[in-house]
Amino acid sequence: MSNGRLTPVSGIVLGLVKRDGPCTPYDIKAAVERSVGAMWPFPHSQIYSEAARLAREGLLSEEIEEKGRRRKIYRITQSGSSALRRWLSEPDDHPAQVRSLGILKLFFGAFASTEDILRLAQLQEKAHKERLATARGIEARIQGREDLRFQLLVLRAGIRFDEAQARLWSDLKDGSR
Amino acid sequence: MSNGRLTPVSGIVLGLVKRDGPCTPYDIKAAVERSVGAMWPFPHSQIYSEAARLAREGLLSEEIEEKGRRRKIYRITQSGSSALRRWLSEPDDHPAQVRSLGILKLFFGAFASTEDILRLAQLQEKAHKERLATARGIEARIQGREDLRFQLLVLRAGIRFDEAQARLWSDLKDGSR
DNA sequence: GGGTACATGTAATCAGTTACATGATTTA
DNA sequence: TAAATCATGTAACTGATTACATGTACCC
Repeated sequence: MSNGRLTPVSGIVLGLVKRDGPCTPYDIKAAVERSVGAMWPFPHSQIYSEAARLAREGLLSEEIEEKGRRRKIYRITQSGSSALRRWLSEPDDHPAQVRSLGILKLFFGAFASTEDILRLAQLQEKAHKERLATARGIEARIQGREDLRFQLLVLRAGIRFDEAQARLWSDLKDGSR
Repeated sequence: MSNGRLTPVSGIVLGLVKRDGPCTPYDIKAAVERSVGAMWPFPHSQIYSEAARLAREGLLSEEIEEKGRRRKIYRITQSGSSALRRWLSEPDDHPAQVRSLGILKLFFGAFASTEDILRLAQLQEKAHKERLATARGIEARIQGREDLRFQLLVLRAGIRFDEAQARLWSDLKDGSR
């Protein structure tokens, strides 16, 4: 907004442009998918509006390609960098939320049929195992890279989470026999 | 919405009214706090608008107290019950999201100062340990209750999650010495 | 009877989603 | 050159948040 506060999505966009250098919206979209997309997904349309907003506030600079498709290229500005640093330094005492429609529905499992629960468990286990597979692939690629130390930490936390989730749904299936 | 689909918050409100019987908005608010509030928080104002919406669509019935403060009392209707069942039976193949500003900022830790990270770790560890304490209290109260079997499952998943998070932040503090 | 916590709501705003639309590149 | 995929955006809508406002009950 026109005041100084950054939303989580602002932080993500700003942070990724800072990390990756000059970016088109599409580059940002791809970077989101490869990084925080699993924990904080949002539609690509928001990248366009968010980047435009950040540019309006002077946190990103916007350059338009001369030739070809005249895409917009964003760079982080001085004031963008300090806004990012300020955002990162704001303390957060709210614990993490686990947003899962699956778990929400499991909570109300008493009102659902056993078949529905089992199907849910099936799908959820599969989804978490798939995400695990890609995360482990990324882990193999980036481990040891000291410059990506924090990204690796977050990735590994996600891996442990997906393992726990996959186990939860798998146990649920076994338990109902 | 005027079409039939339920948002997560619709499902929560409908499910809790189904579970607890006739409710005022405040009762619902309290029930959310004691149940899914940790994983799917939302402001109390939304309960008023959501319940009104569900009543407009005939999924809840709305009665106004005759005496005293003329509060609204909601009950689930036949069609509310079947909408809930339908919602529960819709398959969900999207894996859970971990929405945490703390982890998000940790991801960009390379652009923050060590002190900021340590303070963040401190606050996050504390927040998760507090939530753990209340969750364990609830666990002690409801374990063994066969009618709350699913709620207990979800609660325990949450406990394991908070343990993992507390450990993550605690390790981070140790690791940086 | 005055303060404090509990309880109930409304209004305005905005972030985020959905749906649509189309241009540019690659590949078969 | 047609199809498919990659890339780029806009418009409309609405769920969700913030901020405000006030009423009621209890307790000191």
